[in-house]
Amino acid sequence: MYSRIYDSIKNQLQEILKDKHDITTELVWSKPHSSNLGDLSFPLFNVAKETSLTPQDIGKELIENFPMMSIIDRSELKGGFLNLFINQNEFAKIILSEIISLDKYGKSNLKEKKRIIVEHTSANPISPLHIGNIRNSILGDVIGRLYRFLGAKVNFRYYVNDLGRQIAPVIIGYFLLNNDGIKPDTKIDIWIGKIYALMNTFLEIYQIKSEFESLSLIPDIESSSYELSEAEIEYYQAKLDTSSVDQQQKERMLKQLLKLLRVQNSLKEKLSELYLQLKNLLVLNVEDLDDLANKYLVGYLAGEDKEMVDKFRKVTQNTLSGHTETLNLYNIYHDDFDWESEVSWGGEVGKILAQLDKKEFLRHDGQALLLENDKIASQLGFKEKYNINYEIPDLILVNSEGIALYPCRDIAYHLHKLEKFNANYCINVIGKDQQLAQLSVRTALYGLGEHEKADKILHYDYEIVTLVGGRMAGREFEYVTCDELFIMAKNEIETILENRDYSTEIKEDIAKKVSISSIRYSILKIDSQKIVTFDAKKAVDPNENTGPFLQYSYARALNILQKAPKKGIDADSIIQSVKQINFDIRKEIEWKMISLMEELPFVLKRALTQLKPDTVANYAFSLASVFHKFYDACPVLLAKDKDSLDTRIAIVYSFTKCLESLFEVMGIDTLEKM
RNA sequence: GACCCCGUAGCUCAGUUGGAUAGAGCACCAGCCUCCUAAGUUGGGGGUCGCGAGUUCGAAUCUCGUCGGGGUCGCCA
Repeated sequence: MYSRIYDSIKNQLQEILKDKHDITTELVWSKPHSSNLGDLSFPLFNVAKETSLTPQDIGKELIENFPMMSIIDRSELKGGFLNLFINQNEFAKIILSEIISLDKYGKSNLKEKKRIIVEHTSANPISPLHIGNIRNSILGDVIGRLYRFLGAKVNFRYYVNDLGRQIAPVIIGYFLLNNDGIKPDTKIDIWIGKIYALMNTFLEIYQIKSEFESLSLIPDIESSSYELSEAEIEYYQAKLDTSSVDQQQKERMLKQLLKLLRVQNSLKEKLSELYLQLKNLLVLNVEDLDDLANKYLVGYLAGEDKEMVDKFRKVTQNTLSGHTETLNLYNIYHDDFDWESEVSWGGEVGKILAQLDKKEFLRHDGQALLLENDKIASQLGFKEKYNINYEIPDLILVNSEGIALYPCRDIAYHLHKLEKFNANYCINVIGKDQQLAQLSVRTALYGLGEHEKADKILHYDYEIVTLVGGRMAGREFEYVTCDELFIMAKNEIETILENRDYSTEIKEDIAKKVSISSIRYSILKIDSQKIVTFDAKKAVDPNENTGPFLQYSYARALNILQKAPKKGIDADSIIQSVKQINFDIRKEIEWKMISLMEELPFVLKRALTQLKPDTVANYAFSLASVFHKFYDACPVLLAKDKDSLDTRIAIVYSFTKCLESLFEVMGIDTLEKM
């Protein structure tokens, strides 16, 4: 609960206590549950304890001494609490005048803007965005929007992870199809996502078969290297049983076989035509997919083979164009894209490793290099600073083949990321499972002597989104894409719109905006630390979602203001001269509206300092909910007299201003009608 | 074994520096459009806040322990 007015009352009371008793205990106030306990309430127990007086005595003293302000009607002592009853009309005048006079209520316009980088989405650039990715995007987007609304200059960055091992097979598959004249039959990123799922499965099948081959287990069954049959599985299973392979490996291989069979069959069913085309092309053109994929990746990593670079870029750029299209549909925009490959080509990684090694922060194990997190953190004050009192595990930076892994490039990237935008802070929206990797980026920067930079980096972590059946797996084509989700939501909304008397264009606009708000809100409202189990039916049901509820409250409010002239009411001039209004609050729900609207700026500030965008969503819901109740209980245009009419018009208009601010932060579109 | 997160109504979740009688939505039951858009609203039932201690005038909230679920912890990104 937040209130500037209540805070100032608190401060006055605090002054009295300081004068009389030299008290250090901080007074706190809260809004009582029931209106007959007043509008704000101070528990006096702690103060009583420090003065060794009773709460009653302290209360009496406070009542006797504080200057009666016009904002307070009366006071009451009850059960150790000092309860104050507010002059609600006075309060309304102050707050509503303020809301109405401001361009955007709750917005900060600082002259010297903080510069903030928000890195978000950074999805696998070989498959379309799915519901798991969009949680990242929406959280990142809203955090950035919050910063911007509260006066920061925000730079949205997308880090393109284009050096993953899983990418090379996709490139191979993409160009096999392309050269064979097979064209994409869907949106490009979805097309590439299909190739990814197929190629990855073909590769894994190839690999497990090679593994059996190396054990001299070769079934006498006609088959390709890229396909598994039931008969082969039976053969492998039987042979494994009698082989000398150790138990653990047996189990692993068997498990992998069964998984691959399941995935293969499911892909065969889902992507039947493409499955066959790609498999046949592989059989014809590629003898050893594993080897070829490695050659591709090595070629791209070096960055010198122009043709190879073009191939990788073509595919990943295509995917990204699909991502961008989807993100824009969801009201999400990036300013810059950073390529992991460019970090690699920059040659920074080698220097960083050398430097860390020189300072003896790397542990060698054969060719492998491990970052000694705990050593760095203990020696350089990192643990004290971040209050870590356990042993931080090492992180592997270079594998035993001497290949630098992802975290190396992440360290190099962060070394320059802040400079690229001259940022005060950098927020990385990255899943919770990356906790150690993200922590290691900062310890590594400490190890390099870049304390200041490390301290500017914040890992904003969030929990995964799971499907009802299990995790989402891009490799298995097991996901609901954001595009699909949007269509599903839109269809639901369109059935509601059927009996509305709007033009097709307007219906289309409403359906789009409501769908997006519905999805955005449903993700936003959940605490980032909670695992979301995604249920498509619920996600798409307008009755379950609050996005439409918010937009509807806005449309209703606007409708009142628009209808006013027809009833001979000049709403505009009432609003213009809000300071002249003789406020007359008659119902508790009117007071609730006003008291809740006062909290908005504080809700936003707190959401930012705590990085909890869900609190904005939940506040918006409370406000809209109170408005709907107000709407039913308090007819505005039929108000019985001028004072009541003016009061209610001011409330309705202020409410629209509140929602406009909240919508801007949440990335939800306003609608004039629904 | 170490560390991080979660556990509140049948389901999904709020619950703010510890405050008075723990709240919504969905689902279920019963109402409200001659009145600003019923994507709304009114009422009802439904709770051992995982469990156990501790601190406190006061604990869903803080501390410790414990149970259950998820995640991370040397060769994925």
